Amino acid sequence: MPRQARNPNAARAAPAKPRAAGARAEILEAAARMMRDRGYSEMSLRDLAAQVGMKAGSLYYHFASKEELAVEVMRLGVETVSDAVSEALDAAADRPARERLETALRVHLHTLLSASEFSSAHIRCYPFVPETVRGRLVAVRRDYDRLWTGVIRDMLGEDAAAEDVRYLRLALIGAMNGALEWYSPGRDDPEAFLRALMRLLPPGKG
Amino acid sequence: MPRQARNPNAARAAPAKPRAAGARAEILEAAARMMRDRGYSEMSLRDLAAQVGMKAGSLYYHFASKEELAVEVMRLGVETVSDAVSEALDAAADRPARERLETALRVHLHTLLSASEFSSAHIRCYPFVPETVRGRLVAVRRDYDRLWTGVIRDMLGEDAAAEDVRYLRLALIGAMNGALEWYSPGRDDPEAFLRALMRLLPPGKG
DNA sequence: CATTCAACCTAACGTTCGTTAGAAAATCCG
DNA sequence: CGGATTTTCTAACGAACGTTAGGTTGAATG
Repeated sequence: MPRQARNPNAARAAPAKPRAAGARAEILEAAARMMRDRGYSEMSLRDLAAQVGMKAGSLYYHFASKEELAVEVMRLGVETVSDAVSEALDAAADRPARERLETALRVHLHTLLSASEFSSAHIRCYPFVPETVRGRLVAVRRDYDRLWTGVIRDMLGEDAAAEDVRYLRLALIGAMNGALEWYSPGRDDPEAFLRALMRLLPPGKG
Repeated sequence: MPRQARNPNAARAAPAKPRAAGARAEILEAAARMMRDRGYSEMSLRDLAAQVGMKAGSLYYHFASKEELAVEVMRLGVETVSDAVSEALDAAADRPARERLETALRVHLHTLLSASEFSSAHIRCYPFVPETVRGRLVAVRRDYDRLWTGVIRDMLGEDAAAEDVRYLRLALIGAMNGALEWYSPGRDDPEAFLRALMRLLPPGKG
């Protein structure tokens, strides 16, 4: 069997590490899909290497260890959804708080269900990944949480109890992330789920 | 090193399988804790056996395989929370629908967070357990879903769209199960989380 | 006391895993 | 083209895994 074709349209402007970036990105993508579908410890480096046309040992030219690879995948997952939500919130900066929250929910859900296998891999694998991996993700995760705390506090009003803001955030994020376990592209409509979710929320103060 | 002491106060009334039931229950409990804390594939049968004072091979006297053991643990998990919620709903059969839903939420949450390591193991491990294991749990899981569908339909009214009932159920269950990932016994108060959740729900029709 | 049988142990089998060292191939540069 | 550098492969290491076959123990039974 011949080797798998390399992705021909990759960034060529990097003089420092010329060609490794393409293979590295390809490995990360395959790893994200595998982590999302099978889980972290069920992802074999031999299988992963085969999916990108390599042998297991060759992965170690691009990553120091399996844990390092997982950290990179999951960090990309948080940053992807965080950037998407942040950008959408900036674009809706002058809208009412309730509408901004709906936007955040929509972007978060769409990123998890359709846009980014990194984000879904992060959500599904985080609970059972080695603690050394989780430890290196607390910072990005905290930043993302702060994003939500802001939107929700805006909607509940400045005098809302911190406990209420926190529990509403956890309830909403939990409801969204849970969709990863039941969502079926043919059967389900994310927009309908979002409407059902929005119907629960109070009118808002902004 | 001497063997670990057996649990002396176990049911003695079973003449068919005299003494294996005690050890079997002990194995199931330790397995549930291990699955909840580390995950299915991170649960080593050697470690599990050591926790109940056995060697790995001895487990095969009580269970045919690791998958069979996991099925038993998770099935107990569904049945535990299902029985608890069902019983609570029966006891509140004459209460308004919204109050009955609150009761169901409270019992479900308490079972996951405090009462049953089988239930929490089921929720945390189900996504990444082998498909042969998941297949043997669909029946009990469907029964439990029907319980929730009933309560939520009662609250939304008989003419509520099935899609709305379904998505509200999935949102609520997702929010509750997500608590397994953030709940910290000292920091968090399940009742406060429940109040924040109930504040979202409509007044109800019953 | 002899026998039976439940319950556990010992010891290993074959497989797969993450990881590594060094050789080989591919690519780039002058 | 030739040498240097980047990238991949080969081959193996040691460890851990689920599982199994057959032996050992101790208590109950007739």
